[in-house]
Amino acid sequence: MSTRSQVLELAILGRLRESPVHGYELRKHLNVTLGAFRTLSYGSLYPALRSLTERGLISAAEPRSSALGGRRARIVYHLTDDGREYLDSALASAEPTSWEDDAFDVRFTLFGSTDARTRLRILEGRRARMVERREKLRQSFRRTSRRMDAYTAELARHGLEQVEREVEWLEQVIDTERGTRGALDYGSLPTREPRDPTTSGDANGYSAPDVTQTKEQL
Amino acid sequence: MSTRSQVLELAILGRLRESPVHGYELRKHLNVTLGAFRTLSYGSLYPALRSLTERGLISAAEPRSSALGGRRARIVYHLTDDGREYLDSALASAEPTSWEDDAFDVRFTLFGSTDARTRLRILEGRRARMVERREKLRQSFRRTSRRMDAYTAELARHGLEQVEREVEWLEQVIDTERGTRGALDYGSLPTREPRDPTTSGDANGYSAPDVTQTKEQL
DNA sequence: GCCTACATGTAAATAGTTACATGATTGA
DNA sequence: TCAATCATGTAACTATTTACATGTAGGC
Repeated sequence: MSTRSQVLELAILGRLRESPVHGYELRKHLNVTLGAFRTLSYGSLYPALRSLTERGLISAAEPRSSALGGRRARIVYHLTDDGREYLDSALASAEPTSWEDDAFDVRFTLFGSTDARTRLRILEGRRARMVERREKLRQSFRRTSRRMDAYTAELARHGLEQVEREVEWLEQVIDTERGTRGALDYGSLPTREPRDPTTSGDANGYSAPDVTQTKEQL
Repeated sequence: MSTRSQVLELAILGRLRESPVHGYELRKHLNVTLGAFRTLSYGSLYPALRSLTERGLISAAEPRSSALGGRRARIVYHLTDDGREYLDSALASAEPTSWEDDAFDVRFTLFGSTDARTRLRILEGRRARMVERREKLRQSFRRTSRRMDAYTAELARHGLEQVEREVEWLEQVIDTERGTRGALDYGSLPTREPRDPTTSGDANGYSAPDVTQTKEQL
């Protein structure tokens, strides 16, 4: 059982691996990267930070107020050695909880700090899960579609389609992982409708960024 | 705020409009049609049924046990007049809560009992919501994509694509709605007898699918 | 002068799940 | 006979959100 708060903890530790941050900014970051729309409330974030601090995985640094002017003192959190150790072992695991709905996104986001074999195992686990879901949907759709009214059927069809696309996406990512064996280039992933390259130019064509160096440490 | 339980209530009443059912089967039905994967637990369902009963919107009929053999007595719930009235007014509304994530699916499922104008307003509200989300994602993607590592960016790109497809789907449904003005034809899908387009406003013209009958065969 | 964004936290309320209690029937 | 499915329910627990409390700084 990957409780939501465990996933949140992982996300926090993962972000803290990059650099220390304070709560307010952490929240903004998490709202952008994960969830996309799931809004992380302070009522979840701050208790999580406290819990992690109590367990010695992170540590709070009250900064010398000055320098930035008179803003309310920000409490900057950073990973402790224990925290880094804990995070590394968490990132090396590839159990079913890693490809559960919520957890998967977080794990994927942290693939930059995950070794290639673990990445592949998680991706394959996720794919198996999605295929399973797809089959279940297909079956229940075939069995019941003529007893459904048109709207219910259309919604089911659309839901099925979304899952099918999820599987296709995973397949492409897995292929890329297998092909490149570490050097990541997602610019080569086919986009559904080739977008106008003049807009935001490099949006699709980044060559492997700093990920490689982080990964090399493993 | 469409609380989850309010959405659940709507789904229950909507299903009961078709025909009376008992709790166990209601759960199965809701697990198939909505959610697709969100598992509705008894701990949610039965309290909801009790609450609806207490408010007089549904009523529980303890069936004469006989006839079916010795199974544990099933409690069959059916809509009361008050319940039908309440449901009808709920189905006639098209407020923002109708196109919130969870609520939308339920409302869409019940489009068969919703008049054409309300359907369109809900669909357009939903589309606006999705477009808004898409724009937010695009912006935050463009702003931050070069500061992200490849995996985070790829996940964001994929998320954006899913939302784009959602918008496209809505657009198609809206077109179909506009074109047919009541008679629904979602293409190759097995549909019941096409509705008479002249009776606008009340579109629930299908004969009730019989769920209880199959049980009797056992 | 007011609103928004920055910034941290807590208490109370609410929502939701899991585990349990109970028990019959069917099929392997 | 053992597991699975049918069938209803509750109590305890866990999780999550909302509202509140507090205060600064900068732009309009």
